[in-house]
Amino acid sequence: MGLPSDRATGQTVAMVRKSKTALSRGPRKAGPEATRQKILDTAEILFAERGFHSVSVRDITTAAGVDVALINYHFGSKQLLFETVFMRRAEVLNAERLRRLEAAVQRAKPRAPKVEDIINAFTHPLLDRSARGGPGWKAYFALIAQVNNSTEFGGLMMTRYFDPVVHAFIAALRRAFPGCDDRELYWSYHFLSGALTLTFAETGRIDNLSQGACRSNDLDSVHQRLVPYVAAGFRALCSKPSTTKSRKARKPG
Amino acid sequence: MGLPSDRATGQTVAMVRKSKTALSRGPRKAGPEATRQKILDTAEILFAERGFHSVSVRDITTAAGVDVALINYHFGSKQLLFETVFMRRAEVLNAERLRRLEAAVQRAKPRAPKVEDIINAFTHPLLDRSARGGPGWKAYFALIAQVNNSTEFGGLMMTRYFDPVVHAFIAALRRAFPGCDDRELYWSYHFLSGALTLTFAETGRIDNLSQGACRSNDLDSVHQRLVPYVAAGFRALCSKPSTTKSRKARKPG
DNA sequence: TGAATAATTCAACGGTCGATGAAATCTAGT
DNA sequence: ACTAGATTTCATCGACCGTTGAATTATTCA
Repeated sequence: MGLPSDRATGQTVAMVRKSKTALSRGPRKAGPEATRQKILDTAEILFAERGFHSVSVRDITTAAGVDVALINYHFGSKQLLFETVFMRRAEVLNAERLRRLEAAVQRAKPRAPKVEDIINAFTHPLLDRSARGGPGWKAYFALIAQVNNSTEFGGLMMTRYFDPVVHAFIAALRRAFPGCDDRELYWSYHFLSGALTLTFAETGRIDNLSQGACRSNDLDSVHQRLVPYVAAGFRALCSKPSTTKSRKARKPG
Repeated sequence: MGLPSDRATGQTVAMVRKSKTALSRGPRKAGPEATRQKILDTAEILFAERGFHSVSVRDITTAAGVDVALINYHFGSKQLLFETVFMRRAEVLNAERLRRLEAAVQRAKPRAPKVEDIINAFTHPLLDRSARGGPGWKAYFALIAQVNNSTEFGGLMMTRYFDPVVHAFIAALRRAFPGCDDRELYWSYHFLSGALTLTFAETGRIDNLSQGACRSNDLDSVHQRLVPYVAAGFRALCSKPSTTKSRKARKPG
């Protein structure tokens, strides 16, 4: 079930200026591509551990064992390095999520898939890699957790890279809950997103709270519970009420 | 339903060194306590907007209209200022949450309160203040959202200041789900915490996603849905199964 | 092999960071 | 009013920030 190492795409700033070498030849010795990857891997971990602003370019280059100037040479700036880290793994994730969603749809035809299956297609590609994809993937999701709960520039990248696949899932859920008001679907997704995001962070807070009964890094246990929990939440909000009951009348508090 | 302004407690570093004036006299003109509060209010907003590391002490003192040295004079350091901001509003929150929980327990006696009532006692004091407590409270919860999803030093303060009240709620939920495995309760709380936390952040991402159908800052709408959503999730995980069904057999993915 | 270009190294730029010691101002108690 | 202490101001410290131009080395291609 384990996943192999990363597959990196993306363009070097140096490549854009003039490219001829790195792409056209095989991985001979070490080369600039190795440097690029080493910087990306190191930055990914440090950004995930301490956040964008509390990691300096010298922290990264020192840990990676390369010169300070190479970040600006290969990526243009610290911020562009961050964006490269962010998008590097996004595509492969989105591809598998959509593939799994499509598979669930085909499997259930001509009916709509079960809510659990839709949610699982959405969460499994992420949680499985965080659990078994190696430290790079683990760091990446910790990064996502930080970005998702902030209003900083990273948030724009969340929408840019992940919203399309979210729309696909909302569409599938809409078919699973015919007649449901869209707002119920969106808010239900919002809660799912929050629960999933906090899981990625692996803060260890639940470990203390439960005195060891739960472990933040046991993502299989979390996933096993997240799916039915969220599915029940979706059904509570999105199931078409048989009678027109006034939802607005019930105010909490 | 609106809430009055903050009530601030906490000790000035200067007070600790030698205190005589500020505490014993009434609010004469402006005084050092006004300076302290102005710094706290400003720091709260800036930290919430941009995070701890991307806000400088000069950003804070400039925005507050005071000298740079006053942060170190009144709070000792930038980090201690942050901790003061963090704990300033924690006590009043915890007090009301426990009060509401106790009220729900008394109301339901001799039975356990409904899950919805327990969850509401947990969430309402927070969401109500974020919605109607003024910009200070709003900023505070945005700060909580950042801290809760990171492993930085702020995380320790989360456990220190909020875990006691969480334990009280877990205990109440345990009585509502007799025979339930504790791990189900803790993970269910974990999902609640994530959903609540992302709501505080008010990233506006759901606004884009839903093309305006949902608004991040409409916290009443969120709350109205959060409670039944989470209650359904709790019931899905924590309701005592009538037969001993092997939960471990069902693996997602 | 020699010329051209890519990649890396080195040194340094101007700015900003958090923090602090000393001086100045204000306030409280007598 | 005088003094002691609390508060504020001011100037500045050393350290680190992201970035860059120039020099150097490595690689590619004719």
